[in-house]
Amino acid sequence: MALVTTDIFKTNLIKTDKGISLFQGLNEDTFKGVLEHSTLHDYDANQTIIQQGDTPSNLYYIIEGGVRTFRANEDGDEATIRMLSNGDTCMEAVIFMGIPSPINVQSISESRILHIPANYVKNLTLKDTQFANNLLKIVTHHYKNALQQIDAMAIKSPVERVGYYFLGQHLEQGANSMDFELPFKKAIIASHLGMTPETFSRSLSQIKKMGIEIKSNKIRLEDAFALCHFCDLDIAHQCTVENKDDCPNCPINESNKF
Amino acid sequence: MALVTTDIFKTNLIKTDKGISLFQGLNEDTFKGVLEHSTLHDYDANQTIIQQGDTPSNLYYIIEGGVRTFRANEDGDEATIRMLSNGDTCMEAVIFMGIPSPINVQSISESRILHIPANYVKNLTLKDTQFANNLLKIVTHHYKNALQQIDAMAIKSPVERVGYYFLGQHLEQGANSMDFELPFKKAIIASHLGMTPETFSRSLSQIKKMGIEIKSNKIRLEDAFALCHFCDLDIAHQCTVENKDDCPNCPINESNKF
DNA sequence: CGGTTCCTTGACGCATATCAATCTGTGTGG
DNA sequence: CCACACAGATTGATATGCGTCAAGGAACCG
Repeated sequence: MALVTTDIFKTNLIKTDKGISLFQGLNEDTFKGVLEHSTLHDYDANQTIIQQGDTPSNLYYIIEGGVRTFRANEDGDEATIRMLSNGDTCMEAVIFMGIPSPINVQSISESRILHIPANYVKNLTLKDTQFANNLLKIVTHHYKNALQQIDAMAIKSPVERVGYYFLGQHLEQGANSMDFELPFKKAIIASHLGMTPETFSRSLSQIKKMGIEIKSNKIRLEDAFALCHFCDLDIAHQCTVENKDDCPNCPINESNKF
Repeated sequence: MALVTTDIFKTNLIKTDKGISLFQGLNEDTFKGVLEHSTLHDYDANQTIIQQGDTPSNLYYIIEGGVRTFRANEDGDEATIRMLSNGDTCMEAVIFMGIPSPINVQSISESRILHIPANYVKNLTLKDTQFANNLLKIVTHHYKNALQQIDAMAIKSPVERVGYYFLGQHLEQGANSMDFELPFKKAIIASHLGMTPETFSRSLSQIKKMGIEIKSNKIRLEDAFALCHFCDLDIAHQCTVENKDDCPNCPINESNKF
């Protein structure tokens, strides 16, 4: 546990949960109030932070490190829901469910995490509409991702799921670069995509044949539209590739309709 | 389209979205304001209300009828996300995503639906913390269901998914009755559970061997704990069976640990 | 009745999980 | 600097569970 100051956020506040910040638009005093009631904790890799069934007593803000949320059954099978890194938050939704945590939270690398007490968050939500609206945006964002995960597992093949994930990473890491990296271990990504590491690996071999170079966790596209075959309306909307109109597969490009 | 009065809600306000109401705790004037800005619409069965890619312009409140939300791909494959009936709402989350709708909404029977303009909802959320908190509760509730759906498809067998769904329905329709009904057509439930109607049907044959009678859409349990084998921590928490402590499988019953 | 929609049952093939072996990279200690 | 250990990733062989396709039955409604 360590002293919490606003300094910690000097860098992190810029990139928070893919553009959506818990603290966005809050006045200075409110923000300081949050920090004063929070505590900082360090975790080793592979530590359990929250177990299914635990009472959710904090909202977690990842200052630095890697964390995943997942569900497990008695047999030890696991379904990875989210993988988080710097600036992401978790348990924001669970706090408002009013039930024991339906998910596990586990560090996947050394991590420094801010614990914000759940009660403080709930009270603030009742007093501060800006904060309530920030939470609403974050939760709906997670919900959207959950919907995509559901439809991926229900109606997409493993190769399509991997391609879709790649496309998302590609856009997130800079749509105009031909290179991006896998930010997590392959086995964890595989679990997130609802397949075994073996199937993930075999899907990679397929993808390689489609103009995509894969060396360890480094991916290089041989041409700008190599992944566009995996695009859908959701992701097309967030696509920021410069010459988007030339895309042969873009679902929002009129010329590709029907 | 028809005149909207508070009369419509005299009955419905009691049962709204499984205990969580959009209008809960709102003062009379706010509630009336919502209704004054809303319009009432009637739909036949199998009409499209919203398509993937549409701009979400309303929040929908099901006065009467049945509706489903689902995602589809170009090939016509579908993943059913939610099935709604009287008192349920949809698009509450999508409105706050700030993107084209990631889901389709379709009536599955004749329905009367209240359209509440998205802009009005968004403005109200910024002015009224009670309303914002109601929305937050509803969205987190949907998110929880989405998480369960993900883990069901990732780590449960078809039979387990059906059993889990049955258990949920059993509790929802009165935990102390031995009888309950399937509130939707089997093909739709199958899609919601990520399987084909054929597999759903074969799963039913399995379930019948486990002390559960199935006649058309009527289910009868031969003993009170027949479905407990499918229980988990999530659902155990909402279990209201009288002699719960006697349950041989209850995961929150200490004697069953390990 | 006859027609339609929904559900069930059967036969079959394929895709993905499983199990097992090998390979690759990385860090550690001699 | 090499040898070794270990984790992660890949590859291969096999089996099986679910989807697919096709036919038959059941319930509902005119």
